[in-house]
Amino acid sequence: MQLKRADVVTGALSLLDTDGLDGLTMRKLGARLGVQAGGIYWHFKNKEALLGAMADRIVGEVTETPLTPGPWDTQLTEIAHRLRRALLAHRDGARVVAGTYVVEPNTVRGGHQAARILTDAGFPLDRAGWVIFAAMYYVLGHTIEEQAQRAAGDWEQRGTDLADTELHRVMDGVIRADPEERFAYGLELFIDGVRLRLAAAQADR
Amino acid sequence: MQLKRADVVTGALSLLDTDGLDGLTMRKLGARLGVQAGGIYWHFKNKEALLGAMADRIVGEVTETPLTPGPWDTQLTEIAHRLRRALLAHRDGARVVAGTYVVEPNTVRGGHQAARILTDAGFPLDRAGWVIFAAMYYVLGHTIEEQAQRAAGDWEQRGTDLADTELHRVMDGVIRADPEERFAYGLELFIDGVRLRLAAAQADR
DNA sequence: TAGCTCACTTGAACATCGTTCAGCTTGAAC
DNA sequence: GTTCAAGCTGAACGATGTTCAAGTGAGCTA
Repeated sequence: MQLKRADVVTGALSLLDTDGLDGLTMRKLGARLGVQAGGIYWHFKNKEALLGAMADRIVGEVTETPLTPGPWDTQLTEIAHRLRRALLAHRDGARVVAGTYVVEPNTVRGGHQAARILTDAGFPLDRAGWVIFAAMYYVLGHTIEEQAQRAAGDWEQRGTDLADTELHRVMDGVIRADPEERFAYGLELFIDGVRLRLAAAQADR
Repeated sequence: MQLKRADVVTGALSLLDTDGLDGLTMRKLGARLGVQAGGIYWHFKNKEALLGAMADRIVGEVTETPLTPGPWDTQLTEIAHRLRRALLAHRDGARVVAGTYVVEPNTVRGGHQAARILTDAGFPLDRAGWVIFAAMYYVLGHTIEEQAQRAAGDWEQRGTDLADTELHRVMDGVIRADPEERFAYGLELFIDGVRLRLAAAQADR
């Protein structure tokens, strides 16, 4: 049984989960697939292309199951949470997706679907795209850092010399908070802003 | 004249500007500094530590000149714009900073300064940190993509098969827009959300 | 069944990368 | 003028992404 393009992506994601993005080498991937490293290049032009396909697979999870009908704000919130979960589903998933960004089919499709929710709610078409991309930046940034819990350890060992200062309390409040709650909070800030603009736009006509 | 730690950072940033993050190798940096590659390891434990120092230097630009006094929202907006400009000031600057994230002294200092603006305005301390980090994610995400104009080219060559569709108009509106205007728009959405929360918090007492 | 074709894989090589380290140099302190 | 450590050399090591001529083997055709 020979390898198919999709099999390579599946194997790469499995290797990503066990070894992380830095441990994802062509030789190790080849070994997992029962193939020499060079053989992968028949399926993908280079590693970047493979990472792009992996990113697309990860993001594809978001648009897989249809959204439950409802008002635009809960739908948008749901999409954002789905994206976060999809990124968290694989080790270093956020970094993989952020490294390639846009243009992969599933990213474009998801972005379009999200933009449509806004335009259906009466949001102007051109600004809808801006909103969606801005939200995507937030989700990616938040999840990248969420997956680099390394920061927490770094902070611990520095916290000693300024314990009980205001700075220390602020940083602690960020690092020790429940990531999901923190994520939801920032997202709501954003959506509140959108709601304001939407109300203003509807008042204009 | 021997090298100082700061000289290495300066040389590395200069090499970053000409060759980009992928072209930033220890050997090339050594050549620019008139030193063998191995010599750099006397000043920095490894490349990651050097990148951390570079990130700190880049971010340091933000807190260099004091903020003009004024209401919290214009001050926060100013900080965000300063951060974006600081990241844009060096090629791949956003990627460098995003790769190390937090904990560098200047990042912590800047984050604290920004949080202070919020608490002075009456925002609760613990949520202030959340807001600042959320905003930072947005700025970093936006600027990373801004510096990867590659996306624009990729989109061009794919746009042909779906010209004049709604999807195409949305993506075009994002990619062809003035980056600064788009950045300011997303930032305002966010700050509007903060304003709402602040008003609610003040109504509570 | 024999042969052919082409999708797929091998195996070895190449350039380049980050990193290490024993030893050399050099500037300043005594 | 000696000492000594900070700063650097030069060569090596292992690992990485990538290339490519040569091999392999299913599955179609005659």
